[in-house]
Amino acid sequence: MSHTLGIRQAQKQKTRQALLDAALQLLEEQSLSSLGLREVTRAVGVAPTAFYRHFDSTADLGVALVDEALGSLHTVVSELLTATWDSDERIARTVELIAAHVRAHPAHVRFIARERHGGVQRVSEAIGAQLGQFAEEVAAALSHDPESAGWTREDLLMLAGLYVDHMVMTASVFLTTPPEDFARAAGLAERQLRLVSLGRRHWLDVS
Amino acid sequence: MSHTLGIRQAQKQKTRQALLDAALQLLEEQSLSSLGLREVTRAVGVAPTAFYRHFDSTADLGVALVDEALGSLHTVVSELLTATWDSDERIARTVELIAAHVRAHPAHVRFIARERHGGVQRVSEAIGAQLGQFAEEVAAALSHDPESAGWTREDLLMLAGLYVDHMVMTASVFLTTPPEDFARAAGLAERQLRLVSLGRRHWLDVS
DNA sequence: AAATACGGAGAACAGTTGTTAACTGGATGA
DNA sequence: TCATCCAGTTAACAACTGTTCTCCGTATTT
Repeated sequence: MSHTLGIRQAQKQKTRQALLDAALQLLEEQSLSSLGLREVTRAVGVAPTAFYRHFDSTADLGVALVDEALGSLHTVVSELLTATWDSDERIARTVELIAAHVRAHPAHVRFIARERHGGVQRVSEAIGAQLGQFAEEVAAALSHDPESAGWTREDLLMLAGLYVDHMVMTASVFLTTPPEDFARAAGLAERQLRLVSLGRRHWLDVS
Repeated sequence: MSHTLGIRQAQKQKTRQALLDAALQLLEEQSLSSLGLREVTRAVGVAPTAFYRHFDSTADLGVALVDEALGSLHTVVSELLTATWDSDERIARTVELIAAHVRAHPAHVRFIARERHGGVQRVSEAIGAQLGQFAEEVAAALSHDPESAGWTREDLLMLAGLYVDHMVMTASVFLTTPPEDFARAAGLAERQLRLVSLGRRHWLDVS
């Protein structure tokens, strides 16, 4: 359906991606609200005015980065949802997947963690919306699990939110953990997940 | 022990506090890494150079803000630790205390949530260190609870970390929740805490 | 082959930034 | 009372910012 796009549009997308990449790198040591458009174009080696051919503002670029970063995360979440929940091996595998994702895309993870509560409204809203959607997908997957029998939709969403928040939290912990402590951090995350799973298993117990 | 400090030091502390207050207000709509020193002095109505009499840089000011913000939070945590954990009324009271704190100091809460993973290293490190200390205090309090019999120190810290992270998370949720949805948000946080408490209660069960 | 569309360059603008140096005037301590 | 201290001021600096307008060269379309 998509014929090979002309050399013109190709070049455009190429510089656009270069701008996104440069911005992502610059954002490793600062927040989006202090990122200047000239700073980005300088890093790419392009005139400042060229920026406007692709984005209205750095906030606009930020929203594009959200899509890019959470798009790749979406892949990870989908993988996790294809399998049954709650066994210990499953938990270990989940944490391992998160760690692998952080290793593969550290800048993306840092960007999401940083701008989730950051100073640019449109961007933090975009992140919140996408994470909320993740939670809904997780809740939907959870509802197909036999262990979720008797759960209200509200409670399923509550649990899903806990899982999503824990995922982001764990990813950001991995970011600031030196490699020699990776195992310790992974073990911690696994035990936390195990505790939540225990709570889930006894959620409907009569007190 | 502290004699009434001279009118000179008094004035100094007064402007220093004015700088902190102005900065905190400006930070409601941006991140610390984009906060300019002139911006702050302008808001206070003082010459830009006066800034240097109090702080080396805006990063320095940020660290001072961390102490101020987490100092007031320390009060809240202490209150929570004076009582036994885990009963449903206790959970409700905990969430209510968090909500009250957010109502009383919204700017402080926003600052902590925003800069916890923010672009100024010294500040995010300071926040991380203080939250880690909170977790240790919580773990110490938990260890005095009969329900913690048989728990390793490592597992207690794991649980305490979960509680602290959930507290920060809940506070930041309250920040972005319109007043009419306060009850819903509170109910959600309570159910999450209840699930964690259930997991805690069954942590040592034989599987 | 000619006309158009368009990504990018260049120059200029008014306004901002952090930092320096030398200065002022009132509180402080002998 | 007089010399000292020091929080805050004034002025100036080079460097930087976002944005506008005008222009260029080439891929695209007719």
